[in-house]
Amino acid sequence: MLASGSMLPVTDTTDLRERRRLATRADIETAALDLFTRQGSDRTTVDEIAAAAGVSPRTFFRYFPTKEDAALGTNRAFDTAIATRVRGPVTLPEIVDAVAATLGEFDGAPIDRLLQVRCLLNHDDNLRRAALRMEAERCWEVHGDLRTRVMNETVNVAMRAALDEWATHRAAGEDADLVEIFREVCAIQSRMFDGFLMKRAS
Amino acid sequence: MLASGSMLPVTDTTDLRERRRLATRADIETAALDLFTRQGSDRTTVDEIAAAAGVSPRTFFRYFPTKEDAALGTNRAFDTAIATRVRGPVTLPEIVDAVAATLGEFDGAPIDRLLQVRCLLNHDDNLRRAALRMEAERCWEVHGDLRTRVMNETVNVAMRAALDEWATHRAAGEDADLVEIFREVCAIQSRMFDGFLMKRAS
DNA sequence: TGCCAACATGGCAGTCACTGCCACTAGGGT
DNA sequence: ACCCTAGTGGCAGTGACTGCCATGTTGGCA
Repeated sequence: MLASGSMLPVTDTTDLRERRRLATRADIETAALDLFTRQGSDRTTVDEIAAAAGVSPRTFFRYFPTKEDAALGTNRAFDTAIATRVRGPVTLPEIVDAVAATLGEFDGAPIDRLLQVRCLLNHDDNLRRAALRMEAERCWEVHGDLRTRVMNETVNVAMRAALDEWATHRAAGEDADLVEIFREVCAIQSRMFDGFLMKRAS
Repeated sequence: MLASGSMLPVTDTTDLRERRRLATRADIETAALDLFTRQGSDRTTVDEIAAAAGVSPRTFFRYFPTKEDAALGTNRAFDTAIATRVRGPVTLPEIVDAVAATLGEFDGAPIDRLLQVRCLLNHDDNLRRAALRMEAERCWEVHGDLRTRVMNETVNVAMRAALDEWATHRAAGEDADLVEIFREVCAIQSRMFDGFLMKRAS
């Protein structure tokens, strides 16, 4: 056979084995998402997901630490994508831009899947808990100073609320722009603090 | 024996059976807190807690839905106490006052236990996840409009950060005032939004 | 005082998430 | 043709949590 790697066109950037791994991973994710959508995550067992994906239950756990994680890949990818764009201390408008840019690079199939996941999250309590846990763990890992942490989590609240609102509207068939909604949510937060600092100066 | 109830002085406001229930509940909570502090929540089994509290494992689950919940009673009580003081739309300074008032009524043994729990939370990842879950569920139950929800969760972020900071300082032997810290955290949030609304008007 | 109903608990068996271990197979490099 | 390793499956085990039933305990009431 041909030596893979350097001379082949960069179709998928990975060697054969890795491509298989990614494929199985995707299979499991799809199966989980499908089953969760139909029966809810708490009515679905790992054995079912594994069977639907054509792997053994043991293998399932080699790809995902918990059954909930199997459905949250896209969600995690989105968070990560935003996080990598927001490094160090930044202003709120910069974050809004980062969200917009990230949304742009997710356009197409990924955005559909993200929508699907977020819709699921709005109805599936168990899954929502898991998503919250992932989010919290990410925040906890950062371990910066108080200011960094508070800013991080405050933005997270806005992002989560915006995603939920966005998913709700889209699920109802309406049109909705995530960036616009995110801006609105930030505005709500902003109004909370109107005059809060002034008061102490006077 | 005497007929309990109407003619007795209102020592504890409850009948005998309820008092026993509360006692067992307290026993379990104490046992859980103790074991978690010493070995961490993930190294502690329900059977251990139950044995330490002098009840059967089956009974344990009649009092608490998960083993983590057993240690979070005080934490929950504190949140509930604040929440009952903050009804309907309120301003941030009013919330600060509510926190101060709640802290006042927790003075003494309850505040020590709250401190113990929050210190635990800073080191025990598993327990922290559970606390986050409880918090999230409370938010999710409210189900108000977007604005209510965002405000709720934004304040929650501040409260949680303040509690962690407070616990960290107190654990290090330093003195720290929760209300003061909470105010600082709000100030951090406030500064995030400085000029955010202005920009769009100009 | 004695009986009954409701409550509180314990024990048991079962489900399910998740893990460690070992054995097997299939690719890929030499 | 040979090994070597990554990927997989199976199996047994732990531990959280639940439903069911049997037992003891308590409070009310005749």
